[in-house]
Parts: sequence; structure tokens; C-alpha cells
Amino acid sequence: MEKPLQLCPGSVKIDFASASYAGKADIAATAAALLHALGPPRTPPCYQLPLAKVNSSLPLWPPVICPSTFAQKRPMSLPSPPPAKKLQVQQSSSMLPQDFPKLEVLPVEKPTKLQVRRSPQHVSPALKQDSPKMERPLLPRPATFIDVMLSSQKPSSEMWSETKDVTLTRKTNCSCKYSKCLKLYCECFEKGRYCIGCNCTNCCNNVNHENARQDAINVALERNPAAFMPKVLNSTAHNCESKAAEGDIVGKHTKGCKCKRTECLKKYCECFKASVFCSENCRCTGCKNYKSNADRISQKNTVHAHHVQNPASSGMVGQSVIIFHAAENDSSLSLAASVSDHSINNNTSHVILLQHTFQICHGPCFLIG
DNA sequence: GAGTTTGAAACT
DNA sequence: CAGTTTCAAACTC
Repeated sequence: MEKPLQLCPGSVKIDFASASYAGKADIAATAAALLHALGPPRTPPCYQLPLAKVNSSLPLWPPVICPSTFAQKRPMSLPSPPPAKKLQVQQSSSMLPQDFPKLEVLPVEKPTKLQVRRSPQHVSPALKQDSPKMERPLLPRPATFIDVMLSSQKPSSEMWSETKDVTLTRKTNCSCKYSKCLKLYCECFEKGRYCIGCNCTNCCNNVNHENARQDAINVALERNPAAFMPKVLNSTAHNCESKAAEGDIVGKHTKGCKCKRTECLKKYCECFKASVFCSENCRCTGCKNYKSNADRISQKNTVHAHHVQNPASSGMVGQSVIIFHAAENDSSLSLAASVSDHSINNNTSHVILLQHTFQICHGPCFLIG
């Protein structure tokens, strides 16, 4: 019999196998890799997160890992980091103080704002390190979450597919020309990957430009501490796991989109691209990416005539979740009183979550496709 | 494959 | 925070 997992007070357990990370194999793989690197703990690991953060709209990523015994004795502190320069991220951030605690800022000269300006003619000197002579020697330092993500020569999705016999296609390669793959424009950089086999030019998102890359990471983190966190927050409801695995939409984009022309039905839309419905986080107009029609994805551009502003972004969305019975001949709606993914009735056929309002549902049932 | 459109990121 | 510019992906032809 396995001993039940012990959680330290004031902490929550993160189940990496849960639907939280369904569809985020990269994250799951990274977490798995890290846990593997840490080795089997004598006592179950404790993923300590201050309770205040649990309700944050941001995803619980990356989690802070500490031995449960330690956390129990010193619930408010973390082990002292090694003597490396700490990342200078706004410590007042709601998410980040410990999230990248050991990320090291190498002594690269900080470029002026003008130099940072991203025109190809005005590239930061720090980013113009094409010559190997310009590279500063790397100091040994402990790996961090972001390091695990960034340093993996193998895409984490491939790591994942090695451990789990699932079919996960690898990334799409980038084709960056002017950003040197050191800005969030670059999908590889944004997802914490080295560029491998990409079509990019002047790429610095590789081992040979580690200093520049670290500098770019720091810049991105300074601008947005959540820059490297997953953009889509999936439902954590265990009841949803099976549905999530089947491809139903159970998450939402943390920042939301601001689409104006595409009705959020093209891959320009980050929500659509991530296969999630637009939510109250979005500020899109003419949104049609809210319908609980399973055909929405497969039909792509086949849309139904709902010319409305994103109901979620129009301020009509309250704290309600509609559980939608999409079975044929069953257009009944049930309304959960409050947001709780755990309230999902798993017996419902084709249960699809929509973040919607009660007012919306009062309409002539345009929710049903 | 070239050109256009689009919206996020970066910047002012 | 809003407006503008830059960027690269998505899309069209």
C-alpha cells in the first residue's frame, strides 16, 4: 500500500497527470523531467503554493517544489538559492517571486531603449553576438524550470512521447527573420525551446548564443513575468479529464484575444488556435468562438450566424458556467450556480462547458447548433 | 512561392 | 492605458 500523499499546510497538490495539463504535453513533460531529475523523494514531494495564489487567474505554473518535511517546518520560506545573481523581476508580481528563483542574470550590458528597438537596423548589441568571441563564458549553475525547458535539445513533446506512448507531433518550426528568435514573436522562444531545424535566419535561440538568450529571457520576464507560462489554462476538474482527453474544450486563454476581423474563427486568434473558447479574458469583437458546437473546430470556417460581440468580453459574463446538453433533441440547459468545474455532471452526454451568462441563454436558444 | 492579412508583441 | 509599429504566422492567390 502506498502511503497517501502528504501535503504541507497551506499548499496544494498539483497532479501533473490531470487534465490541468491535458493538451500541454510540453509542460507535463517538463514537469516529469524535472521530477525525474529530482529523483524519487523519500517523502512525497510537496508542491507548495501560497493559498493566495490558488485563486489567481494565472495558471499554477511553474510550481515551486520543496520537500514536504521542509515546508512543514518552514512553511513560509524556501531553501536558500545558490549564490547566483538573481533575476531582477518585479518581486511584487502576484506570480513570480519564486517561480524562477535561480535564473541567473549574466553580466551582459543592458542595452539602451533605443538599442533595444527591434528594427533590424537597430538591434541591441547584446543581441548582436553572432561572433563567438563576443560570447561570455557560461558559469555553472543549477538548472531551473526554464532551463529545463530551454535546454532540452529534444523538444519536450518528444520527451513526452518517449515516456508515454502517445502520438504527439512536434512543434512547427519558426521562420523568424528579424527577431533572432529572441523575442516572443518567435514561437520556439516563446515556448521555451531552442530552435532546431527551423527556417529562421540569424537565430540566437540556441546553445551558441546562450548569453543573448538568457538576456532575452530576462527582458521578456521583466516585461511580463508570466511570459513563459502556458497561455491556456485547462480545467482541473477530474470529471473533465475524460472529456479533455477526447478533445472537448475545457480551458481558456489566460490573456484572451483581441481579434477584430476574424471572428475568432481562424488561427490568427490565439484562443481558436489553442482550441479553447473565448472567455471573459478576451476583448474580441464579432466573436463566434463561443459556441458549444463540437463542429466548431472541425468545420473551422463554417460558422453559424451569430453576429454578436464576444458575450464573454462584452461584460455579460458573470460567475456562472452553463452545462450544456448538446445531445440531439435535448436542448435543455442547466445552470450551475457558481463557477465550479467540479460541478460537471459526467453522465451528461456531450457535456460542453461554456463560460456564458444566464442572460445569453435566455435568448432563442441560439446556443444550440 | 509570393504577396496579403491578421493579431500578438513590442514600443511610444 | 491607448495608439502605433514591428513581427511572424496564417492565409490567399
